[in-house]
Amino acid sequence: MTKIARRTEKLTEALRRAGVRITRQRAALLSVLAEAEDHPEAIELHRRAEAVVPGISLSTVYRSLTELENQGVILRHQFDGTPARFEHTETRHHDHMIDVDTGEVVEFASERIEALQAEIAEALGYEIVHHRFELYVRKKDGL
Amino acid sequence: MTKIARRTEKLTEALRRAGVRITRQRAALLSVLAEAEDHPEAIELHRRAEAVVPGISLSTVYRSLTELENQGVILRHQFDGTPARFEHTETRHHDHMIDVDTGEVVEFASERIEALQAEIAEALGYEIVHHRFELYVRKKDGL
DNA sequence: TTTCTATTTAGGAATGATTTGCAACAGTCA
DNA sequence: TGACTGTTGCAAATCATTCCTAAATAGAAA
Repeated sequence: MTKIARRTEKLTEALRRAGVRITRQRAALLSVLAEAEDHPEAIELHRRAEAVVPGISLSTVYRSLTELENQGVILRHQFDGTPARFEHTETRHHDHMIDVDTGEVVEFASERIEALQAEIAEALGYEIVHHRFELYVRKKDGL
Repeated sequence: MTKIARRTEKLTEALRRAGVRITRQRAALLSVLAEAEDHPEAIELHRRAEAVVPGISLSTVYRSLTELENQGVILRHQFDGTPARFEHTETRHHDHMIDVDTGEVVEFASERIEALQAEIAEALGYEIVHHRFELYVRKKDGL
């Protein structure tokens, strides 16, 4: 069993456990998301899903993405001035750097950042529900 | 001279120096932005600007906001699932906490966060153009 | 398996924020 | 004071996303 098949299975299982119907179109989306190495937007996911379920509609993709997000199996990222991008949650937590010249998205993780933000919220009497931490960057020198 | 008048003047001066024409509508927007204590969205800014220049159009507000942003005298914040919000740059840098229950925006600053992100970008061979750091939070206990 | 029914889907129309095209208008500088 | 350009107001266009409705279907029960 490949890594992607296993990942798809885990996502599917989580939904089934939550009582969410696994339709052909949702299964397709899950597998497309499971094998995505990038951070695709809805239209691109629709394009990829059509290869599995021809005729799947864009509204279904959007509806399903919202459902999957509510179930916590995917994350929606709203980077500056671009359509939302999605990724499954079968990875450990990370934040993103966006290359402003190329649009390329690089993932990174920092425990110190995580600790620091918890500390900041705490100091002001709040608890963190979620956060967004994005670095808009440019390659040094070369370019 | 009031703090707000001084602030308005500084913003205006920055634009004039950059060769940007100060029209009635831009002047109105600048003063509205200078006296805003909150983080208003475009429609709200339009509403407030109309008190100064009746008949100013919403497109002009949007066009001007884009221009002011390009000139670096205001910042545009795109918080989750809401229209863009704006604030002038006559304050020192800070990030934002958004109360997910009330929508209230709280500002905070952390030098350690700033230092940390520069370090992270550096380590990966990038330089930071700008960043977004938003904590979506909820008041602890009492509510 | 087949039936039954609450969900889900396809497709298109609707929405909301923001941008754009264009003719009338207004800063600015000679 | 022109004249030259940039700017405005208005309406129409765009873009991403959501909503509506009748027709299709997943999955539980028989």
